[in-house]
Amino acid sequence: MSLPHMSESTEMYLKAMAELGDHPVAIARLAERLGVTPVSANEMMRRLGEQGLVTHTPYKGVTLTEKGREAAANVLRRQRLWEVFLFEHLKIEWAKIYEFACSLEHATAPEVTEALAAFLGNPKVCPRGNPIPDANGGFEPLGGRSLRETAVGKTVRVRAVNATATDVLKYLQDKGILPGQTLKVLEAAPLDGPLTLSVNGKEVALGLSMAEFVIVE
Amino acid sequence: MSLPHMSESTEMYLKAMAELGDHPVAIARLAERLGVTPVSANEMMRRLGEQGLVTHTPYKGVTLTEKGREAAANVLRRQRLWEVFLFEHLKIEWAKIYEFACSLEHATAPEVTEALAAFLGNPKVCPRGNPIPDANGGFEPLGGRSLRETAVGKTVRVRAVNATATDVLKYLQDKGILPGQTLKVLEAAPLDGPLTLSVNGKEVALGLSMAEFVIVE
DNA sequence: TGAAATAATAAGGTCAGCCATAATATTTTT
DNA sequence: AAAAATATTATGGCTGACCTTATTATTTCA
Repeated sequence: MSLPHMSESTEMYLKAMAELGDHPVAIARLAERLGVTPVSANEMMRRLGEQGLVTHTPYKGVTLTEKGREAAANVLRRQRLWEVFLFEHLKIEWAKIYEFACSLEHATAPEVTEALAAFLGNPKVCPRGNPIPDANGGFEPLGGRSLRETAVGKTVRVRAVNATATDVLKYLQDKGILPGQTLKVLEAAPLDGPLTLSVNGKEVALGLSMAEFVIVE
Repeated sequence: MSLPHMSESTEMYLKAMAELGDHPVAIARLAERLGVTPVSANEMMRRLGEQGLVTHTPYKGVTLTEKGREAAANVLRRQRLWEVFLFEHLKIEWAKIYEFACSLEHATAPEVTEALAAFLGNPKVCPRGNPIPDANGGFEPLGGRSLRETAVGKTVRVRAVNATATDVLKYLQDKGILPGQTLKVLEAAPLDGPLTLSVNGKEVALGLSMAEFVIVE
C-alpha cells in the first residue's frame, strides 16, 4: 500500500506476458490475448518500458525485466490463489474461475493476499494446474510440453491448462480435458488441422490453438 | 454479467448515499465522504440522474430512486459479505476490513456474491454491525440511534459502526468502541465539543462527527 | 432585509487507456 | 530481389472521472 499502484491494465499486460511463457513475446500475440489492437498494445509496451517493467526489441518482441517478472509473479499469485478459493470453497464452475479470479486479483492488497494464502493452506497449484508463485515471486516454471507437439499415438496426462478465455475453458471442461485427465492423441489432421483425441473413451476434436494451451506430461 | 456494468465510481456514490441513511443527502456531504470536490460530485449526480439512479432537487439534495436503492443494496450486500469473509476467515484486523472489502466489492460478479453468501452461511450482519441486504435488495434498516444524540449519563450498547474511513475505524478499534460493547456517556462538552465516554473502565474522548457514526441501543 | 454562506452551473483542462487511419520500417515468402 | 506480410510510429480522437476557477442562484442567519 505505498507503491504507485499498478493499474489494472498494467497488471493484465504483465500477466499475459507471464502466461505466454518464455519470452520474447510478439506484441501482436499480446494484443490478441488481451483483445486490443496491436497499436494499443504497442503504446502500452512503450509505457511499461518507461516504467522499467519490460524491454522491447523492435520487430523481435517484448521481454519482462526482472522487476516486471516479479510484478507479474505477484499478479499470478493473487490470481491463482483466488482461483483456488473460488473453486474449492465457493464451488464455482471450473471454466469460470479464471475470469472471476481475474477481477478479484486486481482488487487485492498484499495483506489480503497473504491472509488468503494462509487460509487456503498455501497451495502450490491452481485448479488449472498452474503453479502459484510464492510470496517473494519465486516460481518453478511449469514443466511438460504442449499437447500441440505431442506425437500421434501417444497417451499423456494433462498437467495444466493455460487458457484464459472462458469459452475456451468451457469447451475443455465439456470435453473433459482437465488437469489429471489421461488422453490419447489419435490423429493430427494435415495443414495444421485439428487433433483428434480420445478422452474418457470419447473422441474429441481440438484445434491447434487450443491444444497449445494444454500442457501434458 | 449482462447489464451495462456499473462503474466503480458509480458504485461508490450509491454506496455512500445508502450508508448516509435516510435521504435526501446534501451533495456536499457526499463529496466530503468520497473525497472529491463538490463540483465533481455535482457532475456525477447529473450523470446518475440521467441513468435514473438518483433524483436531484437543487438546493435540497439527492435521493436514491427505487432503481438506485436496489443497486445500492446490491453493492452493500457484496461489501458486507466480503467484510464477513475478511474478518471471520482471513482474520484481517477489524479496522481494515472495510477498505479491503470495498476493493473486492467492485470486482464481484453476482454469481460469486451468491456463492460467497452461501459459503458464509448467509450472514445477516457485517462485523461493523450493519445489516446485509438479501439477494433481492431487501433491507431491514438499522434501528437504534446515533451516539451523538445520546443523553449524558446513559449507558448504551454499540449496535453498529457506520464509519468507513480506516483511520476512524482504527481509532474506534483502539478505544474499544466495537459492536456489542457497552459504554456510558459521561459528559458532553459545550459548543459541540467532544463526548467523554466510559468504555471498559477507561475514559475515552470522542468527537461528535465520529459519534455520529456509532449506532447504539 | 441585506450579508454571508452554501449550492449549482459553466468553461476549460488533465490523464489513462483505448480507438482508427495512415505512413514507414522490417522481415518473410515467393 | 521484389512482393507480401507484419511491426512500428505518428497523428488525432474519444470517454469517464476527476480537477480549477469563475459566475450565478438560493438559502440561511444576523
